[in-house]
Amino acid sequence: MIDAKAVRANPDAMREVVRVRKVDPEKANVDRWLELDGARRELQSRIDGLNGEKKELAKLGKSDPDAARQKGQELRERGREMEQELGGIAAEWQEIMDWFPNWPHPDMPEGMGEEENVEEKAWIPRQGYLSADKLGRGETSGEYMPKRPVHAADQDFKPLHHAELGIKLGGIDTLQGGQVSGSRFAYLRGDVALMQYALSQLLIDELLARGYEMFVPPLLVRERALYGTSHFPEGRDQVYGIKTDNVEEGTDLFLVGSSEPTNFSYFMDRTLDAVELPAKVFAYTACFRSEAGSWGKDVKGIKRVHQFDKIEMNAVCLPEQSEEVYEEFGQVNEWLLQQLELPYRIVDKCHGDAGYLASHRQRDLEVWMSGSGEFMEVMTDTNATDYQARRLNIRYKGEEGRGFCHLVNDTGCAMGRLLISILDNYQQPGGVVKVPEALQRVVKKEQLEPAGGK
RNA sequence: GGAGAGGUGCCAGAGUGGUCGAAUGGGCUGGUCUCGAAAACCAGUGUGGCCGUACGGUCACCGAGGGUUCGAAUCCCUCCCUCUCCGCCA
Repeated sequence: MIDAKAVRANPDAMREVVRVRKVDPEKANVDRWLELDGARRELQSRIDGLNGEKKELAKLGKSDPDAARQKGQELRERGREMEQELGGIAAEWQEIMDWFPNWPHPDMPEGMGEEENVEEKAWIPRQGYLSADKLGRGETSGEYMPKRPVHAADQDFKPLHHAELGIKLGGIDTLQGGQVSGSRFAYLRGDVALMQYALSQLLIDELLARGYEMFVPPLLVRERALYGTSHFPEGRDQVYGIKTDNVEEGTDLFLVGSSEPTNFSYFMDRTLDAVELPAKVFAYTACFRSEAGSWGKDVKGIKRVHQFDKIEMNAVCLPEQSEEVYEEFGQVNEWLLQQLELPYRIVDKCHGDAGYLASHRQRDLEVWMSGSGEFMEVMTDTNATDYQARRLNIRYKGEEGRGFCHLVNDTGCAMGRLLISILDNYQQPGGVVKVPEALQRVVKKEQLEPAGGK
């Protein structure tokens, strides 16, 4: 949610943001909102005046109740009518506000879609960063990325899709997952499952060393939490709702698609002491997504599934800290990918592709799948400034003043997709997969081999 | 799931129909006193909306939402949450 005063002061700016962020102008209807806003304020001040009269009358009533009675009844009736009218106006006013996107960062690239995202960096194991002239819009860096699996000693073989590798290794079973839970569910087994454990340990150790606090949050949340981070209303179709016939009535619960809503909601309706900020936390949780609207897309393997594990990094900070935290999260992302020696690029998302309404600035980290020759998004770093904090009512108070906190979120490690990245980039002839050095300590193997022999 | 007790300001805690945005105590801030500190004393100390350049004014808020009433923190209804005992359970 943005500050109503700011829209009132500059409606043209909001019209422009709605346009470039490609928000449905019927939903984020600035003109209608301005009408409602005027009506709302006018009506509110009339109600305030009437309440003042009622107050005076109430004082009179204690000495002479009879005299106050008739006038009072009349005022009450008028007040009720006005309040009812206000209720309707305020509801629509809020409904439109809910679709106003956050103000974009002045440097957010202009553009209507992913082909206009701007490449910030690209990194290749043993080579380092690509020079700036090899970066650009869209997928400019792609042609400079490795054409064969980067960690294969012998490159003369036909690389396999991660789904096939997973089957050969006996480590990914989507068939039985489908039998048990339906399509887009999978079992991870044995060393592949162990590799996920190794991934989580690698990052958790790093985050703890950096002073982040670990959370184990609730995964079933009320609507407020998802509304608060702006996953509702816009992403409502991505979320599993739980029928709660067996529990308290009136408590519809939703499975989180990320621990971002539940982590940030820990701070809702609180005023935090400025000296304690930034508060940087992380959680390793399951995430649930309906993937409505992407039927038929990425159906092979575990790239797009209904349930996956993820370490999420979240920070609650002061307004002047959010850009710095946004950079720091990006550094953690790069640290992990470099530890794993995976080729990747970072893209600065443009207006038309900057994710949900809360985004003020957003970057994706995409691993280069050297086996299959494509980029795959594995992490998203987002500075939501005070947009979510307003909805969740997270404030700070310090000597400098008070206000709404800024919230920054980033994928620490999306387990499934990192596993895919590893399988793809570390594959060898015959379906053998080398274990990244950084994971060998936990996996206790140098390579994984197809089940049933070498 | 059964039975009971509660939710008031930063904290503790009063308030069961009017004069209550709310006693009192603690905390915090400023002042007096002191070489300094403590103690003591004095004053101040919530959030949000609207109006105003400002001093300020005004309205709302005592878990949430409805209702009764001229008037609600106080009465009624629904919901949420917390606590105690019993049951069940990883």
